[in-house]
Amino acid sequence: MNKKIDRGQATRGHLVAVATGLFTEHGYDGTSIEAVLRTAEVSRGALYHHFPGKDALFAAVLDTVYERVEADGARAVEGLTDPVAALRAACMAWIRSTADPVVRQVLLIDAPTVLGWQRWRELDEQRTLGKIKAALRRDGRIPAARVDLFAHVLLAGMNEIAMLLARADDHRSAAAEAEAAAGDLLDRLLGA
Amino acid sequence: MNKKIDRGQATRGHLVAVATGLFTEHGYDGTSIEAVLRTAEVSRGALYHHFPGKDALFAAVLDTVYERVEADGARAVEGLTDPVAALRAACMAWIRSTADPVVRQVLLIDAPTVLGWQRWRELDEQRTLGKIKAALRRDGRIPAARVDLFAHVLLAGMNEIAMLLARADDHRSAAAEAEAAAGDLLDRLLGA
DNA sequence: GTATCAACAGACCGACAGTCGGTTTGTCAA
DNA sequence: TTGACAAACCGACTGTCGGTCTGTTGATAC
Repeated sequence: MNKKIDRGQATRGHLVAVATGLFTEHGYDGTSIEAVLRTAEVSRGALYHHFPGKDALFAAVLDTVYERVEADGARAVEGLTDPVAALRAACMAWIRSTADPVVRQVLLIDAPTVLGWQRWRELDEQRTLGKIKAALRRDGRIPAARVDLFAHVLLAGMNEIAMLLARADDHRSAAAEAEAAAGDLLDRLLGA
Repeated sequence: MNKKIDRGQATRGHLVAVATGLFTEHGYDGTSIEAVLRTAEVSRGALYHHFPGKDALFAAVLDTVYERVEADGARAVEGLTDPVAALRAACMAWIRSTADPVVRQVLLIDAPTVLGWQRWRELDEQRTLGKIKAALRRDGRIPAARVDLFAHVLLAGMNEIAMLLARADDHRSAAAEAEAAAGDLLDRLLGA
């Protein structure tokens, strides 16, 4: 049971890779299953053997994208002990990671739609929101009862900055401005 | 040319009303044109005579919803001269208006998807973002160069709070908490 | 009366996501 | 070696949906 499993995993991985490209270029709605099948040179049956539906394929793509972003974030935070310093570094890493068009299209634009706001935030809860809340709690400058709400607002604010940055004509200068603004925002929220 | 025009306007209005109900209950994707036609007892030809497509029908629905929300906001701001006081009042009105399921589904959930983030923010720009920016500029506590970005973040933050509130089990207490948090957020952003 | 045109009617079309009965192929026990 | 088994794969087919197209109707203008 090795050649079989390997082949299956290879097909699955190939589909995810191809779908990542198409989803990024044309968006979720603009990418037909047909197009994925043609590009990947895989049959309909094979795709539906590995994924129960189009949204499941998207979820698999999302997973790989999320993991990359998370890894970038983890690297940025490495060695930082102060919760606010870590939070700040993570925010900057997040803003920087939106330079990647995959992150913009898949993570920022399509994910909330395809998954629905609720599931989207649940995913964020597991991945990043939880860490933000922990940092805010450790820091203590936000009243405990308000940590949850402020964490959401902070996340939403960072996403908004990221979206604005993603639309900017001059990415370099916009990125600098975005990072400065994000820092300012954090300072103000935490009452520095 | 009066009976004819009246009849047309009546059909159009009826379609918007029916579509508003269905979009609210089942969302944009979950509402088929078929369903709208059946419920409204209007023919396909009639609908496509008044609207070039499904998204145009949605845009018409969105317009009426937006106008209601805007009217609520205008009423809340009435008589207030201090820009920050007006901003605060408008935020509270906005949070309160999400008690309406139409606002939640059509305005918060579906609109960004159907219109796309860009057009969605352009609409917001005309309707509310412009006013937020004006208020922040008049107040002056946010550096002029950063007003645009902060206005976006403020709007996104309020939307996030609204979404959280919309999902809450106990709406009454959650609303009180949400308004307190929104006030706190404003204070911190403006460095009060 | 008749020409005109907005309003409406509904058969029809192509695209698409998803299904289903079958076929191939690697694995493993006897 | 072989035969049972199951994972992997195949592709014709289906139902639904948004949108189009060729009319028909009835109020209005002349």
